Amino acid sequence: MDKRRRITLNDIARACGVSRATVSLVLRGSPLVHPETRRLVEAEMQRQGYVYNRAAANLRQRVSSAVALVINDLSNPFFAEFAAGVDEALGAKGYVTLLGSSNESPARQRQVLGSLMEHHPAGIILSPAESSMASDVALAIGRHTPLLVFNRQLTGDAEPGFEYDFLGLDNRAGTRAATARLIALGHRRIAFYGGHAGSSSCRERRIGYQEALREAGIAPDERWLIETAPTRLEANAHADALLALEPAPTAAVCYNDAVALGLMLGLVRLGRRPGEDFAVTGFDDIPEAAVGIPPLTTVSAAPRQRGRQAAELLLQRAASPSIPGRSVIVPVHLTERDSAPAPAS
Amino acid sequence: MDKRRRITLNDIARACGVSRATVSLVLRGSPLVHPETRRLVEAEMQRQGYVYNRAAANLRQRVSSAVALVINDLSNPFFAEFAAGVDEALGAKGYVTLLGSSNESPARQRQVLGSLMEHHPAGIILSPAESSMASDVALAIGRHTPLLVFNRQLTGDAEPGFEYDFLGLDNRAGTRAATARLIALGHRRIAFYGGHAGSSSCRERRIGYQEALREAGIAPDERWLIETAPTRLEANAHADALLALEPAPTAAVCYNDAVALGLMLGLVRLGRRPGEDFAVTGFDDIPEAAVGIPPLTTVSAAPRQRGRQAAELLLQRAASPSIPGRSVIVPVHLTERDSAPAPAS
DNA sequence: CTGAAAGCGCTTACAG
DNA sequence: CTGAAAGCGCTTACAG
Repeated sequence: MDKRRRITLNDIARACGVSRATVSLVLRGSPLVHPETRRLVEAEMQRQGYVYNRAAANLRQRVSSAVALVINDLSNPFFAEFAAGVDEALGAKGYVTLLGSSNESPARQRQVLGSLMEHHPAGIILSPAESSMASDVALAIGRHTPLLVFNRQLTGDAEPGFEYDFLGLDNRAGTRAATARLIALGHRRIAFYGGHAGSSSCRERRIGYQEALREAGIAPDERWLIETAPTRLEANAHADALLALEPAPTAAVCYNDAVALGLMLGLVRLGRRPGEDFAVTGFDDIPEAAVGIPPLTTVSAAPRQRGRQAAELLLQRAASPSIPGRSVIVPVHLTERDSAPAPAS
Repeated sequence: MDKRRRITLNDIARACGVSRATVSLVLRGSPLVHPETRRLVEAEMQRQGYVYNRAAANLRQRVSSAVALVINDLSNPFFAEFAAGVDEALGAKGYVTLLGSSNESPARQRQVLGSLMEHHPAGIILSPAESSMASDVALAIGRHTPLLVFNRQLTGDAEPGFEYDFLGLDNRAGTRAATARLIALGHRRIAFYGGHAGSSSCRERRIGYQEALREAGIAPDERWLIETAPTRLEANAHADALLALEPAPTAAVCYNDAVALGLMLGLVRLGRRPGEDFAVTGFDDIPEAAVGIPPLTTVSAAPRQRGRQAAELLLQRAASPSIPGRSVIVPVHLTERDSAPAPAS
């Protein structure tokens, strides 16, 4: 750190010939202090380049002005947008964001949570790594820090008394709408491509897909469920598994946009033309979905707005910790673009 | 906040019948304390669920364990990856990341910096909003907090005494290599597409491009310089300006990958086939460059590694503030994929 | 409207 | 090896 002593309240008080308490009142805009005194003090702070030490104030007041945000995968634009939304809303409310990224590793996530807890945040927003255990999270953050979990449910049960809010997307309705639309276009053999069946969001999205099939009188075929890690790279690599089916599907409902974009590239690599002779839908509506080639038909989840919403929910809970754990499921809607045409005659 | 009193060092000390000082020594693994006492204290901390209050410790020690990271555009994967790299490296060194995002607004940036300064970070990593003034930044953070600026130079001069480190890419060499490659493939009419001429990175990239043209005996045409905001959306919208030129260029060196991906979509919209009858190159090598359609020939900058590097540089300076402002320019290299073929005969 | 004193949860010399 | 006291930079009653 820098050697020079920092300017403190004391310096200002001494220079102005008033007490620390008076300067403190000026700082927080109290009406108690005489306008003339206020002007004097403010000028002196300006002159000396005083900068408030919020950590010291928070210590005394026993409050926190920080919220921890732990993200599983910042390189996925869906989560990057979410993070931007969280930070925006927290900043507007005077909170600062403590960032942590787990890179989808539950071990790293535990470590990151532990380190963030030492800063006694007012709350935690967690977009969990795949297959994070509720009991691990409970252990890391204890039962007194408000927690909001985003997007994926924690697996397993924590001890009773560990409560948290949940903000998720209506996964089932989303894939159901996408699948129904494909059926309406004339598709009959529709795969569900990508994601890990273990994750709550993947499970829910598969259910919506199967519901739409059954509703149309189509028997879901087990082999139409193809697992891949939820990344572009993995989705690209497994495209051949989809085309190897006999008879091959004519359409794929994908776990998310990253998977859909990867699959489309894989299809091109294998000589197919997604958007012309094969239909693909995504989930999330990340910014590049609209400007892909072809533009992606997908389920829109507005990640930046979700981030703002997550921040609101968390701060509400921090303000009244007595409310029991809530679960907010956000409606989503299908955005049609060009990647999902009718089946090639 | 929660009503219940937090467990403190005092509680542990009292429960164990030792002094606070002893518990403090246990906490920091001092060899001075008797092994038996240590075991006792540790067991008690476990039992009561004690969590260290790093803010209080930092206050007493007059140090900071936080570094502020201010990002201009988290929805650009280049910067999201950079942020992930910074957080990773800082976490490994025991620092926590204070996140702020400016959304490319200098006003918002000033506000965010001011709020982060109140947390007295050990240093600041700033990826500046477009056309941020050095004097504004100097005003917001003062002259005693180590600063590392990433990617873009600050415009204008600050008062003397305001020093900072700079980490940037070798922009000139990057676009020069891309342009030279296009020329080698047989292109003669090559545009420079996208970016704002006011930004230092755009200026440098244009220079590299013009150098390569001149070296090949091609006179750069003013009209080949087309400005757009550095986003997918804007790049897409202005594609017609490129094709309207007479005679039309056969290739475009783009300001960055976001612009290149947007331009390619715009070209498709206008009936062209990038990668077949038009050559496009990017800059950054964001993850989706490799899996675009066609895969993008681009200049690789390895943003996540740059993030780790930025964290290292900043912590070095924080450790020895006496070193004068350094400027580290990272070499980049051309990654050839399919988006830049030879000109259509 | 302003000041003197105590305290937030830690660490740091200084004794012993 | 352990304890008593002072202090980091603030805020909070309590007097006046």
